[in-house]
Amino acid sequence: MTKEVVPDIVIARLPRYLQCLNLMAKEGLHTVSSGVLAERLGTTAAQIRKDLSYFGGFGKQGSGYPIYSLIEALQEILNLDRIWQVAVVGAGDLGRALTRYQGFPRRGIEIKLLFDVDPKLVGTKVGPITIQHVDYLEKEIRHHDIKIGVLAVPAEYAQKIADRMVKAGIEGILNYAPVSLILPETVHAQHIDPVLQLQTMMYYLGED
Amino acid sequence: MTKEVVPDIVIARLPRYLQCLNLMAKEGLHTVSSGVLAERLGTTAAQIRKDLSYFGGFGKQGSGYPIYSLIEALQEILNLDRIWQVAVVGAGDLGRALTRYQGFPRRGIEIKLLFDVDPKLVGTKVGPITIQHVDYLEKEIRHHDIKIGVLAVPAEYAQKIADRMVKAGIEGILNYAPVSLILPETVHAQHIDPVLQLQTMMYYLGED
DNA sequence: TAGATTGTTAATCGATTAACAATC
DNA sequence: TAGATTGTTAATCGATTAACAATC
Repeated sequence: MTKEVVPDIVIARLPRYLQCLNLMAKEGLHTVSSGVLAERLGTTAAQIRKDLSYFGGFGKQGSGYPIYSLIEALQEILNLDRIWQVAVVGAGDLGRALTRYQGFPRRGIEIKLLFDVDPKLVGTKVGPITIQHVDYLEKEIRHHDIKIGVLAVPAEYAQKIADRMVKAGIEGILNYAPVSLILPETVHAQHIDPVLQLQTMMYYLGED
Repeated sequence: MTKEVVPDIVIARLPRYLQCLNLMAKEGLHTVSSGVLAERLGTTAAQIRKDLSYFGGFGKQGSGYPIYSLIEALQEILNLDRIWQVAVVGAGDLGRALTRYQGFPRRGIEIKLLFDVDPKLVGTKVGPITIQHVDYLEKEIRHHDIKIGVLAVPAEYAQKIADRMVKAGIEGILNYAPVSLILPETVHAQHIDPVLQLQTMMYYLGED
């Protein structure tokens, strides 16, 4: 029983499919074909059918995919059928904006811990969360058994904090700091850097 | 004279090379081999050499790449040898955090305009920028000849604002709203959605 | 039934990797 | 010179697309 491996790039597309399907459900649709879904997502019907087929046959010939049950299937595949708790390190503008971001609780993500080094910030609240000193990072992450960390610290501290997160049991890191982290292969990392994305665009906007 | 097309994915990697090279320059290094650079970036030497070779031969056999001149070359390739002005729409937590973000001016990105619909916000300042009413979006973008827009509005308004940006002459959009935008092929878009990135991770973290 | 659309296979396309002659 | 490392070509690998039988 050799389980076929699903390419990373396929996994990365599933949340987008899910997002679009949720929107369509909200619009009152019940069924969608791969062609219509593809158009809304700016991709191709063949790709959507191929991607979904890694996990099973969710559609019906002639009519397409039932939106509700496909949403449920994708949520289960992505392990979204539960609440994930997250620890944020860095309570500057960005860390605070993330902690307040409504899109997280709405989609099953709960920011449970928020850390900073600045004694002026420690003890103050961001929404319902009290900022704790970063010295307690390991203890608190272990105590709450948190698996996902968000790095919102300056570049020069990012690697150190990431190392500490990993030692504390973190298995996934969302990195907002403008540096490439060196991490064990067992840890899953995602990098968000608006500057890198803008610089990519600037290449194409050059002909002015 | 058929100019070879450089794959998008190569372009997307160049800013990361540049970021790493800048860090190395700061550390006092003068020269770096593709192998060392690859290790720092978590990629392979062959890929770095191949990527750079699309644009010319920047290295020297035996010693590697001179860091300074490679930085300069990459900056020129990516059109970073000038200041890019940007308009941000949406002055909520996120829009304000982006407007204050130090990483932008440091790397040649100047947030010039900031818009919102909320009359309580219009007229107030975020750093040196005064929030303007979104009604003036077209007029101001045209007046300053701005080519890059950042979307930091709720999902339901994102497509409409994007359409207005495009009509006003915007050619690149950095989209923080959790929706897939439908845009003309001439417009370059980048999507930042932390929820989608976290959901991708959750697939791999599932075995708990 | 006839039309539509899936799931899947095979063909194509493109990107990554390996290997090595050239050369600093 | 000998060792190191580039730039490039060819081989490999993987992902996308096209096509179509199956079937709702």
